[in-house]
Amino acid sequence: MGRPRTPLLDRRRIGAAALRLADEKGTLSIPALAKALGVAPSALYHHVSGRDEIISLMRQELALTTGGGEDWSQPWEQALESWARSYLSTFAAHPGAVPLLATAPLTEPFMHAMYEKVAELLLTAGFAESEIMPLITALESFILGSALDLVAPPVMLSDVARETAPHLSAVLDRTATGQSRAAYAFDLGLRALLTGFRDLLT
Amino acid sequence: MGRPRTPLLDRRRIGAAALRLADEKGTLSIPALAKALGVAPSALYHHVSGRDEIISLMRQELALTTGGGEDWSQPWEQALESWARSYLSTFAAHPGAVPLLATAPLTEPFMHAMYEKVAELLLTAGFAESEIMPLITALESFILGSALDLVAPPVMLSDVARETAPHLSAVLDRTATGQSRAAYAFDLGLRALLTGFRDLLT
DNA sequence: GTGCCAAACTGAAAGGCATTCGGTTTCGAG
DNA sequence: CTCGAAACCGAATGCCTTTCAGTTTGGCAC
Repeated sequence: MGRPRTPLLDRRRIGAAALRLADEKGTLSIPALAKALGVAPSALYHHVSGRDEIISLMRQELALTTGGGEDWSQPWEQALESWARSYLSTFAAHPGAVPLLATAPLTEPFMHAMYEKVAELLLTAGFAESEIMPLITALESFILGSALDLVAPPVMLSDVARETAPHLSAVLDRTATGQSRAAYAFDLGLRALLTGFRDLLT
Repeated sequence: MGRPRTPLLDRRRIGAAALRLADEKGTLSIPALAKALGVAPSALYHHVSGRDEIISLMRQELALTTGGGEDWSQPWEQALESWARSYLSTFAAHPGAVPLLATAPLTEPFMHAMYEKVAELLLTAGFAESEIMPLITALESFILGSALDLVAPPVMLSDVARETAPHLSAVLDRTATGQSRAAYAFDLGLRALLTGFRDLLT
């Protein structure tokens, strides 16, 4: 008992373990996290102020482990598209954690570098300064909503509803199920958004 | 004590009170909900199976109190746009409840009537059957993400970050603050999405 | 009208969670 | 070497969700 000879915890380890845990179990609790780290629950409070800060650390971990492989020298449409795709992939790689991460979105300082890159990209592309943040926000909202959709249970139509909703039935019969359903919706929406953005330049 | 002469609770009242409570306080707890209904916490379990079902009732209440005022005879672009706007308004009218409602999206049976209308609209407009659900899903993801953005704290740039992110700084200075910021982003994104959808028809 | 089961609520209690606090050992600066 | 601060543990607090036994009442069968 007492202080260990070498520290068992630091913020980085806490964030990584929390992300792993939430990803696997779908929820995050301090006792479970402490057990995963081989530590008493109260020990965590020497490194973070509370549960919310742990969730923030999860976002930082996400940004650290998956960010940065972008090629910003491409034409703006391709750069923006691949940014959006890798952004979604980051969420998709941690399905159980998405509900946790999505409800208190990404206003943290370490997002600044990413925003800076995108802002520069869109400025160079010729968009008006006043509409660049709205563009980024709109795209980010779409990505976040798609991430939630990705981890949501599929739409199921009961047999009785089938009779009162003929058009919906027909349409659902032509719709892919499982993971590709959400992925195709993201594809279609992303292309549509980019088409709409391009229109703003003319 | 004992059974009251006239029932104090039913599912409708529970959903309405839960929505009002979550909207005002930003969180939902069974004791608080029971107190608002003038009842002991355990009484709720005679009408619902647990907390999750209460949240489902909140969604039903939302659909009941705000749905249905759409004019589906307009041209498809206007009909779709006004559907999307009223969908977002529904969330915006209950900001405190959005995080609760958004994380387990709207796969419930009572959404079928709405989907049916939109599916019919897009079929008539000439979209391929196989891309109609993806279109609806993409639009819905954008709406849901925008609703979350609407209730999120605004992006704040610290003074130190200002020096390392010149483009972002410039862009943020030209961006509205407060509620209009999210609303304008939604406007821009919605128009862009519709432009992209229109492109699919040609 | 009477009997009786099911429905609607209360109160208490179990079990879990986030957080705080006092105690113990160890590190490291001076 | 001293001593304050750091890193952990264990216990305790107060909240939450959910369950269960107990009490009264409504309504249906007869």
